[in-house]
Amino acid sequence: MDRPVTEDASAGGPRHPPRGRRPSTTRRQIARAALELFAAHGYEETTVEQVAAAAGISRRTIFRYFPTKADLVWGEFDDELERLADQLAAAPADEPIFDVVRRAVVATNHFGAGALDELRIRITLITTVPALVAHSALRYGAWLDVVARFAARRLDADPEDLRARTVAHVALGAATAAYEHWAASGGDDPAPELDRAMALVAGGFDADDASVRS
Amino acid sequence: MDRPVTEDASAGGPRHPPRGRRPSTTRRQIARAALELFAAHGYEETTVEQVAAAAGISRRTIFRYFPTKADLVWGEFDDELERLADQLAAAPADEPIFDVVRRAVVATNHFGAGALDELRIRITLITTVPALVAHSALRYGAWLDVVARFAARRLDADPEDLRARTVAHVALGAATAAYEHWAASGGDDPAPELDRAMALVAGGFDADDASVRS
DNA sequence: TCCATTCTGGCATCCAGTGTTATAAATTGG
DNA sequence: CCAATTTATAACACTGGATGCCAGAATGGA
Repeated sequence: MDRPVTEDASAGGPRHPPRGRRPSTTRRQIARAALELFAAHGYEETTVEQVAAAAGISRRTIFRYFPTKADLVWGEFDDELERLADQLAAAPADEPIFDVVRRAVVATNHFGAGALDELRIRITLITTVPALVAHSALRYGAWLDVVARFAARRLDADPEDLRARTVAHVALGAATAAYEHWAASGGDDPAPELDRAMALVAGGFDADDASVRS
Repeated sequence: MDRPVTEDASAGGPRHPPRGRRPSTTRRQIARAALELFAAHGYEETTVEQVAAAAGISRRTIFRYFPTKADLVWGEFDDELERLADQLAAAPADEPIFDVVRRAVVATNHFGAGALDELRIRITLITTVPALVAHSALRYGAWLDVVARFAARRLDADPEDLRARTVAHVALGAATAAYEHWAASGGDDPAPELDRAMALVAGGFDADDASVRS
C-alpha cells in the first residue's frame, strides 16, 4: 500500500530525499511474484511477460531490476557472498584452510524455519531446471573467486594458483552436492548436510574415517 | 570430395546400404568450421547463421546436428564419458574410491601433441565465455552421474547418496580447476595438472603434506 | 516407374535480451 | 505555483537462439 521508497535499511549517509520519480516496486516484490509463478507453473512455462503482469510492471522494467530471467530465482545472493568473505577474513590465522572454509560455509547457511520453504523452492529450481543449472555456474563464479582469494592469501600465492583454485572448486563441489541432496530429501536445515559433505573432503574420503560412515 | 557417408567406423552389424538421402556433411566438419570462427572472431560475435554458411548448410540443419550453439564446442564429449565409465568399472575392487577416480580421470585425459591446439581452444572458450561456462554445467551433469554411480556401487549405496554425490562433485571441482589452470597457463599435457589437483583432494588439503607444497 | 525413406531448406513462430525514445512522477530552485 | 532537472517507467523495434512444420531433394528398393 505505502510506496516502496527503495527500502534502504542499511546504515546510510546523510538522508537526502531521493531525487526523481520513485521506483514503483522493489526487487523483493518482483522476485517473490516470479518465484510463486515458477513454483506453480514451472520455470520454462512461465514467460517474463507473465512475471511482469503479476508484478504490475512492464516486461522491460523486469530487465532493469534483474539482468536475466534466471536471476529472478537467486534473490540477494550477493549479500550472502559478502557475509562469506567476512567470515573467511575473520578466521584465526592458524586454522587450516579447509577447516576455515568449512566453518564459514556452514555459518553462512543457517536459516530460520520461516525462510526454509522459500529456500527449498529456490534450490529445487536451481538444481533441477536445466536453464537454471546452467546459470548457476555463472553465479558460482563469484563465489569461487571469494574462496580462492582467501586460500591464496593463506598460501601466500597468486589468486590463480592451482592449489587456491582447487580449494575453491572442491569446496563448491561439496556445497553443491549437499544442497542438491538437501533439496531432494526433505530435510530441515541444510547446514548439517553441508558440514557432512565438507567433512568428507577434509578427511580425504578416507573409507576408514568414521565421518564417512556416519 | 567424397561424400561423408555418415563415417561409421565402429564395428557395426550387417552392412545394409543406407536407405534415404545421404547426409551432406558430418558433425565433425560442422564443429570444425564453428571452432575456427569462434577462435577467430569470438563465440558471441559469431551467429549460427555464419557457422551454417561456413559449413555450407542451412541454419536449420545445424540444429539437427547439434541441439544448441554451445554444443558445437563440445565435440564428442559423450565418447569420452564412456571411456571414463569403462575405466572406473575396470578398477580393482580394493583400490580406494578417490584413487580410482583420480587414475581414471587422468587416464582419460591424455592427448597427443596434434590434438592439443584444438583442445586448448575448446577449454579456453568453455572456461572464459559466460554462455559456455553456463552450458558446461549441463554437460558435466552426465559426468557427475557416471562418477556418482561408480562411487555408489563401491559404497553399496544409492546413486543419490550424499557421499557418492560428494565424491563426484568434488572430483569434478578438482578437474575443473585443473583444466581452467591449464588453459590459462600455456602448459603442455593437461594430465599432470589434473593429477596434482586430485592429489590435493586425496590428501585432504593437509598443509603439511608435501604434495600440497610441491 | 512408383514408392518409401532420409535428409535438407525455407518459413513462421516463440521468447529472452537490448537499445531507443517519449512520458510520468518526483525534487530543487526561483 | 511554475520551470528545470532528475529518475523511473512504458512502449516499440530489433537481434538471435531455438522449435515446429512442410515441401522438396536425393537415395534405395519393388
